[in-house]
Amino acid sequence: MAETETARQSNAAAFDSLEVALDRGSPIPLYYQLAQQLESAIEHGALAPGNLLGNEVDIAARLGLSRPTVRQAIQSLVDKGLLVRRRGIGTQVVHSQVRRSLELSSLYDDLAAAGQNPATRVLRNEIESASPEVAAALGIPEGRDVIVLERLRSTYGEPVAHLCNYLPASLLDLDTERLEETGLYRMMRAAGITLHSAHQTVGARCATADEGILLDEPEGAALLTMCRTAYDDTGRAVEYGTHVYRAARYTFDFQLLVRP
Amino acid sequence: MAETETARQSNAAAFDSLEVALDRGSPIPLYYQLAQQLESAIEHGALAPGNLLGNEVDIAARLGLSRPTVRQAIQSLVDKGLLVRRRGIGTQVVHSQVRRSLELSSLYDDLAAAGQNPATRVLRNEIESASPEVAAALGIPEGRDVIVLERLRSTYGEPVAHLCNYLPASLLDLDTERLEETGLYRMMRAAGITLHSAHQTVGARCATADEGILLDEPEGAALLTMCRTAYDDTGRAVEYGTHVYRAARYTFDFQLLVRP
DNA sequence: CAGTGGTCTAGACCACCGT
DNA sequence: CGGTGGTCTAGACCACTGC
Repeated sequence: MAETETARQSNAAAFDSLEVALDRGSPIPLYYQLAQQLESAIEHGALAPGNLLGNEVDIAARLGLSRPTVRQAIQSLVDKGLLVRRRGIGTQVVHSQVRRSLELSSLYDDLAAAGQNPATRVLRNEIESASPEVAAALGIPEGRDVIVLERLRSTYGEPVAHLCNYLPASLLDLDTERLEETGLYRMMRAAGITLHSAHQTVGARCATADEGILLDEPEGAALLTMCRTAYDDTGRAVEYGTHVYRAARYTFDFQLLVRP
Repeated sequence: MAETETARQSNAAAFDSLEVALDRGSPIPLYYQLAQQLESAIEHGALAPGNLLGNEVDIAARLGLSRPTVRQAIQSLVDKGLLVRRRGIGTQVVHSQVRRSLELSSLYDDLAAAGQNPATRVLRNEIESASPEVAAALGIPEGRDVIVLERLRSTYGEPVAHLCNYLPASLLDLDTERLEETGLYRMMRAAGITLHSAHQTVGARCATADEGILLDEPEGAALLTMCRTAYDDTGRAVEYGTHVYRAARYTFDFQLLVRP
């Protein structure tokens, strides 16, 4: 009995002793401030896996917030997979392993994944008429001008991937120099293009002779391929790309959350 | 001016003429009923891409709901990528292409993707001591009993993938016959295990001689590999698997949503 | 300026869980 | 049974957009 008491106390204390500082003058929404502080508490271990959070009504009262606001904060962490709610039980911090790279595989993966020492060489940056394949992927008329971008990405001086991308020429100007320093998506974002969604297909095949030379692999080596179309806020296709990765130096790594 | 009027009308009419039937007696939440009917209206084309939804206050009034309830319904569709909200503008249906297989790549992919005519042959279904690799992946002590499952999945009589899975032996019993008829995840779900998240790594490599025989590919052919650990509600690892796919017959296909 | 979504409040009742 | 999250209401003010 005493043990149960202690256990429960340690659970409750975990959150009770947590100091949450809300700034009502800040333009940052209250629910977001709370969510951020909870998240960092979980990351720093102040809230340990399995800990109960205490009921929402109490939290709201303690912080001087309404219950819906507290719920909104908690819900955002549930959506991220950090918390689990159970009816009649309470809200718990999810156990250990799950929360490493919890972000869903993002469009910036290429950059982040190679983020140790990435370098890009632009092999080609021209305007061309859209081929049938490209026109279909981008949903534009055949023959329309598109930017054709061909890049070789390396880390530590060793080639990792060959990237070939197509963008409607009307969208933006691509400066080759800046492209070698930053990623394509960063430049698109800077140009006011807000990405909304993308469709990807990942497969494998053997290297052709040319690819072998470019990527420093023997002909017939296994390569990882990725084909992607990215869409705008409004649903317009804004980018189509076919990427080829050296299997020995690259893998796709991602986290899946099961929708309840 | 008249044209503007017509355009606005056609946008507004799209939703206004939509019949939404809410059943307050149903155990299904009102926001969920509304979300479902909006979603099917979008799928059936009753709500066309780019259509404005009309403001939330009006919708709430027309349906006899409160605004937060309507917001909850709309928000769930925004999260799915079907709708886009813009401050000061309104809520729009996302343009065309984006909404085909909008569900995020799920754990049931193997089954669904091969869902045309899938067959499974169980090559092995035994209990074994966990190897260091398996123990580390599942977060259990080395030597603990685990179920080792080896399966060959085919479609139309042709092999597609070789699946090797490990599960803590304490979790459930796996009947070989049922495994040949249904998927592993379905059986786990039926046993009361609720999946929460998973971590996957996708790569490529060349086939070994043994794999070539099993999968009916020449030695050295490109294969797609996938390595996955799946976690419980509580964060316990409940499954670890290494899968090998014939590159010519399988690709990973998924949709990404960019978090705002 | 008027209209939109974004945020927030202070209540309420219900369904589910453990005891 | 009491406690929990799940849902719902009827307001309110603000920030941003377009005119």
